[in-house]
Amino acid sequence: MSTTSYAGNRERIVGIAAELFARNGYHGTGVAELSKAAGLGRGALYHYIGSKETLLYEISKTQVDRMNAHAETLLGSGLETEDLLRGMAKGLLRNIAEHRSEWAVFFREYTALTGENRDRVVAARERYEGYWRQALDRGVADGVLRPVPRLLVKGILGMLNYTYLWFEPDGEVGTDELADAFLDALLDGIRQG
Amino acid sequence: MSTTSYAGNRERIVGIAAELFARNGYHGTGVAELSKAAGLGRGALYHYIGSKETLLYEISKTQVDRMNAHAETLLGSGLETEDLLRGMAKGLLRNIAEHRSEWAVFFREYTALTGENRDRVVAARERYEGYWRQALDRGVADGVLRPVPRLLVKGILGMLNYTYLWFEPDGEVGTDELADAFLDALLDGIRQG
DNA sequence: TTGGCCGTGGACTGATCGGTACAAGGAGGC
DNA sequence: GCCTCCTTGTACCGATCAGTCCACGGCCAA
Repeated sequence: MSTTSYAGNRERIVGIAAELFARNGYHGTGVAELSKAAGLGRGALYHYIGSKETLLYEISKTQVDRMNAHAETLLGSGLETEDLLRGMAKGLLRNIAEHRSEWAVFFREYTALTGENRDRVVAARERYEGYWRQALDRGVADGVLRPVPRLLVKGILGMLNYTYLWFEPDGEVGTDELADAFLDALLDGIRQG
Repeated sequence: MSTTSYAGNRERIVGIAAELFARNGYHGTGVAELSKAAGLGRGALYHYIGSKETLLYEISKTQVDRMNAHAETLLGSGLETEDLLRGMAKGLLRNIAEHRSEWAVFFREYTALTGENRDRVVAARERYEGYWRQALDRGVADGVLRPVPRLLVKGILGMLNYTYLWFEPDGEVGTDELADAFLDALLDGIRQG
């Protein structure tokens, strides 16, 4: 069966690792714990993973790569500014909600990466920020947005990223709804009248 | 001299621990590393700290307590809504900028706390969120703000908290300026016209 | 000078760390 | 039946983990 194929097992292990790293931290999770959760001996586990750090790298990189691809698609699709911003926000929140453990690991534990692994994840993260900056710049150029301080990009991303900590996937507010609520506030403000 | 008093040494060690925990993670920092950085043997180190977790607890709790005290003062001072919000934001950003390591530890590593230590830190964090909710509710009651989804509080805090990751204390933008820029966007929106 | 005590370093504990080596198990092709 | 190769568990590596214990040193009071 496919779930016991090499690739399938690998994927399964990455998922388990994401949950454990999210719960107990990267350094706080031992390979023994990992292999037990995967139902494998330590030797068998290492048959699938190159190293513990590889797991961390893959967990982090996969998600941010996905968001970069999503942002590229939207930026290339000729959407009008407001729809572009709302679309990017929805894509991010949806992904975070679907992969909360992975994002928790990404945000909390990327500093545990070393050398090239770390560089690549940081670079990918910066690329994503650049896409948001592009979207805002385009809105300013179009006259849809007023000129806005560059650092606001960080604020917006903070607002969105932080959801990994508290969003409840089965709560009464869905990701699209939440993204719209955030963008309503951001576009038109919360001041009365 | 006072810097070599028991209390002084203790404080010094907490500060060093904050830096190391911020850089290498709580579980990623050994007591050996800690004692070396403090210029003490392991025995001497334990003369000052109860345990490694105590350090983590103190680093985290101190800062959030300080912010709670600050928020309580402002909420009790009869400030008008806009000034209240701007004041709370400035207080938070100032504190984050001044204690970046501590806040990094607080945000990333609080999950490493156990038992009561964790409960207390989580409770303090929730209390702080409650103060922001109060401030917004007051603004809505006054008619200064339009009714706003409850979850926006999380968004605002995300925007502000996230600064621990990127704010440059010696950069060209100061904390007050940044807080105002965030609140400008939040109060009046970034849409043109 | 003596006595007490705080501060200190380092040896030591048992457990766990990430990772490797290797031989046995098991299924499929011939 | 035999051979091969993927998968597996276990034993083992040196290093490090958090924390304890204790004896020595230096300082101060009497």
